Formats: sequence, structure tokens, C-alpha cells
Amino acid sequence: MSDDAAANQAANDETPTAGASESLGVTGERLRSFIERIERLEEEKQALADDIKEVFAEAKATGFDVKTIRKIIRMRKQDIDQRKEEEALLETYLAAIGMV
Amino acid sequence: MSDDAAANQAANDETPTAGASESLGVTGERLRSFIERIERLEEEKQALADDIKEVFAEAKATGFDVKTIRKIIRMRKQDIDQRKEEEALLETYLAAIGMV
Amino acid sequence: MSDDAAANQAANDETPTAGASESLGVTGERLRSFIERIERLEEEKQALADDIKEVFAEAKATGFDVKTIRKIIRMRKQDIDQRKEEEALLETYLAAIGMV
Amino acid sequence: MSDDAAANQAANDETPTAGASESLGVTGERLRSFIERIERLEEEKQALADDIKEVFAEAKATGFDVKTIRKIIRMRKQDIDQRKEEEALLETYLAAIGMV
DNA sequence: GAATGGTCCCATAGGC
DNA sequence: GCCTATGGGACCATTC
Repeated sequence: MSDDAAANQAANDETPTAGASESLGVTGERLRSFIERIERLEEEKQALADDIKEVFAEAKATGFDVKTIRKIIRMRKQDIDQRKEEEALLETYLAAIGMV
Repeated sequence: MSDDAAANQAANDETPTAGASESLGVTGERLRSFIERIERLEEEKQALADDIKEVFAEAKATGFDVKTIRKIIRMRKQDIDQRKEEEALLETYLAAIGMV
Repeated sequence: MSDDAAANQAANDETPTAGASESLGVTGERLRSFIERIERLEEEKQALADDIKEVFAEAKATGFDVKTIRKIIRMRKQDIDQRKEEEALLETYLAAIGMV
Repeated sequence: MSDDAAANQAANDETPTAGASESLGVTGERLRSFIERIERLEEEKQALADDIKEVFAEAKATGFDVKTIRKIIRMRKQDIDQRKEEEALLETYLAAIGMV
């Protein structure tokens, strides 16, 4: 493993005045905080995924072909990506010739 | 592919005099609306994915091992999923013995 | 992608007396061998899938509810997976605190 | 998990005096048997999937492009399927004209 | 034919 | 910098 001590739950007492449990508690708190933040975000992300699914369902109910819609969206995304790339390239060129 | 509604990408008729073209325009509008709603949601979803990545990066910078954190999160999720499934199974059993 | 090129990376001459076409032949042999091995394995895999289907059918004929059986099997699998993951996590922790 | 409860909607009686509860025990046995047969088969199926993965890995290590190999296999499968279909159609025609 | 679950493929991310 | 591993998305088969 790369980092020193992964989830340092075992470990060394860093605050001499405190008990071992204290510093452990702090580390644990931070870890828990990270985990919960991530879980919260993933929950929201999942909610959005569900929303998207719903919209597809609605489109389907309206009589549209979902697969085709997906294809269109993919194409549009490609276009956007490409456009962004082109703009980025343009920026690079402009920067290269000192036009900021 | 189901050709009928599917390919209605044309959609750009905005002639006020209506007729078949008018309904196509309407269909096109609806299609565009669906697509844009989805794109908007996917954008937000992507933003959340980026946020999550950031939190992982922050945790890593703090000295935690990302891989381990991922594992913990996965396990917690498994717990939740399993609990849900157990409840679903119970429902199934109840239904099977006619207890609705 | 250039499909033709794809398979040619192996192309080193193993028979010093042969020309390029010979080494290509060897490469082709190896490729064919891989493909046939995979196809054979997939055939067996498919046969097993069919067997499983049969067992489900038999269970159904016996009066069991297939859906419920599926759910039970899924849950049992989850249990096993989770146990494995817990062990893996333990390993990770042990490694993290230097207990190999 | 409470395996015994399974699809035995009533359940856990193993009283030696038999009666309805005895037949339930028998039912439980059958259910368990089905489940274990399926699990065994899925295990083998998974083993084959792993084997296939290994072969792909070996092919890759040899210098072949996995994606392309997949494509070839897919094409060959299509050919086989098509051939089967043609044969089936031929059978149908032969049957239709009374040539068994 | 609609919904669901399972499988496969790809693209990205992290490790060596 | 490659290469493996993991997660997400698409497709497909099956069930109700």
C-alpha cells in the first residue's frame, strides 16, 4: 500500500496529554466525515440517474424510441467535446502567438 | 429500430398554418425538450462525479488510503442493499402465503 | 481500427529458414488457436447456462416460485461476496498497520 | 440468512411425529437441492468465464489485440447462427413439401 | 410489450 | 507510461 498508514486506526499517540483514544477519535472522525460526504454525493448522483431514467421512460411513453434518443445525445456530446477541443486548441495557438 | 417516431429529428417546421408539418414541429419540440432535460441532468450528474473525485483527492491528501475508503463505502452499500433485499424477500414470502 | 494490423504484432520469425509468409502462418496458427479455445469454452459456458435454465424449469414444475429462488440465490451470493470483502478489508488493515 | 424458512412458506417444523410438517421438511429438502444444484452450476459457469478471461489475457500477452479477437469471434458466431437459421429454414421448406 | 435482471463491453482511474 | 482493475452503460434474454 502506498500511504503511510491507510486508515490509521491503530497507531501512535500524537497528543501526549490526550489518551490514545483521543487522537484515534480525531482520525476516525475525519475518516467518517470523508466517507459520509462521499456517500451523500453518491446518493445525489444516484438520484439524478433515477431522474434521467424517468425522463427516458416519459419519452418512451410519449412514443419516442429511447435507443435513438440515446444515440442523438451521444452525438451531441461528441460535438460538444469536439468543439471544446477545438476551442482549447485555438486558445493554445493564441497563447503561442502571444494573443493571450 | 422502430422507425416511426424515432427518427423525427427533422422537426424544424414552425409554420403557423399548421397541418402535418405543424404536428411534426410539435413533436420535434417535445423531442428537443426531452433531450435537453436529459443533457441538463447528465451535466449535474457529471458535476457530482467531479465533486466525489475531489473529496477522494482531499482524503488522499490528508493521508488516507483511497482504495481502502472505496472498499469501506462499497461494503456499507452492500449492507444497505442486502437489508433492502431481505425486506423484499420477506415481502415475497408474505405474498406467497397470501398475507399480501 | 485497422483490423488486419491488429493481429500482426506477434510477427517475429520463429523459423529462421522461412520467409515472412511463414511467420505470418505461424502467427495465424496461434491466433486461430486462441479463438478456437475461447469458442470452445464459451460453448461449454452456454451449455451450463442451459443446464441452469433446465433446473429452474424443473423447480418451477415442482411448484416452486422461480423468482423467489433467484432472490434466495442472489442473497446467498451476496453473503459470500461480503464475507470475502470483509476478509480482504481485514487484510488491508493488517497490512496498513504493518502486521503483514 | 434463515435458509430453512426459504420458500417453505410455513416453515421450521422438524417434529418427528410427522404429519403436514413432515412434508414441509421434505419440501425444504427439495428446495435446498434445487438451490444447491444451481449454485454448483453457476460456480462452474463462473470458472469457465474466468478461463475465458485467462485465454484473452494470454492472447494479449502474446501481442494480439483483444478487442479485435472479440470482434472476430462475434463475427464467426453470427456466421454460425446464420448458417443454423438457413438450415432450419431449409428443413422447414423440405417439411413443407413433404420431404421430411 | 413492458419491466426486470444479467451479461458484456468500454472508458476511466489508480498502481507499478 | 503502460497496464490492470473497477465502475458505468448498453444490450439482450427472460418473465409477467
